[in-house]
Amino acid sequence: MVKRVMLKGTPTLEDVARVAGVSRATVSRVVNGTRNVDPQLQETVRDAIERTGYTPNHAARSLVTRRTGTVALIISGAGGGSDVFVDPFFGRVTAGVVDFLRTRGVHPVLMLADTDRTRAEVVEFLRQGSADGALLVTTHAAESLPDRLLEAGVPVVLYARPGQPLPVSYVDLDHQAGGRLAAARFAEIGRTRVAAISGPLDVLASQDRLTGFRAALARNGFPYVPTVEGGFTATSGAVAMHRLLADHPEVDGVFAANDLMAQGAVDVLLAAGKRVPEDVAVVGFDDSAPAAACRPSLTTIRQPVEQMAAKMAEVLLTALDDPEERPRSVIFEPELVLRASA
Amino acid sequence: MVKRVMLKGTPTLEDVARVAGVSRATVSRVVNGTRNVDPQLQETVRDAIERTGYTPNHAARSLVTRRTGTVALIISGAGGGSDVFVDPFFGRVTAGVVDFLRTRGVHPVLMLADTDRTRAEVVEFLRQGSADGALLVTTHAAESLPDRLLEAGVPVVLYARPGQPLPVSYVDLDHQAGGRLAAARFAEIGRTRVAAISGPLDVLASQDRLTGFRAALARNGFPYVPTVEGGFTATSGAVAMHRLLADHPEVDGVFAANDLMAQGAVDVLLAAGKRVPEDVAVVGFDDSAPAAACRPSLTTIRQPVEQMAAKMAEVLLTALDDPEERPRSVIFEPELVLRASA
DNA sequence: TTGAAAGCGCTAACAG
DNA sequence: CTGTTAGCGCTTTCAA
Repeated sequence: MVKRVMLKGTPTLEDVARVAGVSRATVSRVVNGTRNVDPQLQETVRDAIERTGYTPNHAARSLVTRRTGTVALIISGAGGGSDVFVDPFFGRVTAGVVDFLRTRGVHPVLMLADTDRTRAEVVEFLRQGSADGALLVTTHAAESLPDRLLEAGVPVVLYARPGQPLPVSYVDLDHQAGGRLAAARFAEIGRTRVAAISGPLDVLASQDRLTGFRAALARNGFPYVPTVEGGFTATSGAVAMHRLLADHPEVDGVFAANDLMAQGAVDVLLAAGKRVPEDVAVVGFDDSAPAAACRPSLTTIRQPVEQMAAKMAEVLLTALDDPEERPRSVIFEPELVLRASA
Repeated sequence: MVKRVMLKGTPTLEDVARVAGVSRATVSRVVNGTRNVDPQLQETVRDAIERTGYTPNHAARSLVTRRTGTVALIISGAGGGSDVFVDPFFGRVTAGVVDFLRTRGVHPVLMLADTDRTRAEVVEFLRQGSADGALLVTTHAAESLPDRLLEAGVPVVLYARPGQPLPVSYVDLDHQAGGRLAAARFAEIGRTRVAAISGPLDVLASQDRLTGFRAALARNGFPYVPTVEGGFTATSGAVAMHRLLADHPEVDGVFAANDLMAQGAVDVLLAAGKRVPEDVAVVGFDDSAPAAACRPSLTTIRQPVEQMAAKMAEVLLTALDDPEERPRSVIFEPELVLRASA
């Protein structure tokens, strides 16, 4: 057991230095493992650290190093509000980011940017140096944050390419390829009257998924795909399916731009007395929890969200280490996951 | 349009003061709105701030104020790992916390504490003063963090009461009352051969739900409730249901300790040719997304997670404002939500 | 009401 | 290899 030293407030470098009989600089060196310090002295210092119960003060340290060890994880949800977390997508992004960062000693601070006011707060937060950089998960093509953050000189990496061409790093999925995979699956099982439930069309990913899907069908000789726009929620998927069923009762295949909407669509189909997949095949997108839980389970297009999120974090940390580095883009490939619905 | 002033690095108080022709102290005062400052001067200073594009440096400020404006949101997941986020529970907690904090200008930094190492890091993080306090979401009764945090003098509020009596604030649900509500529902619909799928029994909430459920049944004259322990996942619910069905084929009611397990149980029942709720009624717990999405939709016991999480944040902020305040506990009441499964 | 000055606790040249 | 010495940018007595 070590003898504890008692002092008035929380112990500082100064205190440790005094107890160890060395200078603050030396203590700082052993704490940070920089430079060479006499092994003997190191021992003394470590001992003093333990005896005083010293912990470096984060604010003081980052005042001089200009590093905080945290990054902002900004979620610029569509509808906005904190209910974005009901969408499994954001949970997966968070998981991927946290998982990568935790081993690097970096911590994410969570921010929601859904209004002009909160967006301004986010920019202010970063300008204050409260975080070293930003991970921006935004769906809307018209999002202003990438631009503003860039202008403020904040290192930033996006999930999804920006609406406007911008010299910024991002990770993304080849959404068009995803749409093509869905189309190919319908072709494979001989569906000829397919329809689509798209995501919000101000979301680039939605546009791309639909574009890829349509293009592939066109190539197969089907020029027209009845489409209803949804809002990425199960309810919106159900509503869309109703519309589709009313306007095109002969439909035998439905591509929904995410699993939640696919789930809503399946419900409506079943309720309408259709069998899935026998009468109507359904393909979802994302391969998130509801896809496997849905009955029948969903055939879907897998988006490796966690890996993409981790990559996003990795790219940011790299950029922080080397500010001169040029923007990078990393595009992931989607994958068809076969289950029961198609 | 204001004339912009150009300087070498990021503008500091000093710069603003020089441009405005006042002292740093005065600028600080108008920035923080403290003390009385001549309205005229205020104008001048504000102008200078805008012209310089000044933003207060967060590290410098918190070095002297000893406040960071962030709190740690610590998730001490059962199995551990970042896959805790697949459980809708944690997403809901996060949503509730973020939603409350955002309007108070406080930001949560997300931390996972699943190993000894990460637990130590969490303590270190707080001791460094990287955050003003901690919100700890822990399920395990044996969690050591509350104790260690308390010992380190970190303001902390728990979600769920601590395993050991501790002078610490927490919010919780009356889980036993939840178990009783489930029992009452089975009584109401005349089920006499009910079983339970409990959560992990090292989780207090699991114990309580089961205790309440059993006690209520005992009061109704049913002394024995076949029980299988699950792990809060859909798969574990399915496995448990299999066991229950094998050992007690006559079962006509199942209480699952969360919705995910209830969902797994329903799947198995349906696959076994049972009708739900006609042959076997199922009651879940939590009222999270899968409850409504499940087919048949789940009758469940609602836990107002978002509100509880918000309350937890509120209690912490109050404690931060008044360090002398004594620990508080806030207990929420569960509620029966009637859907199709029971 | 305003300014001068003393730190907050730490790192990083720069000497020695 | 170690100590001395400047600050980092801000808030806050204390005088004026």
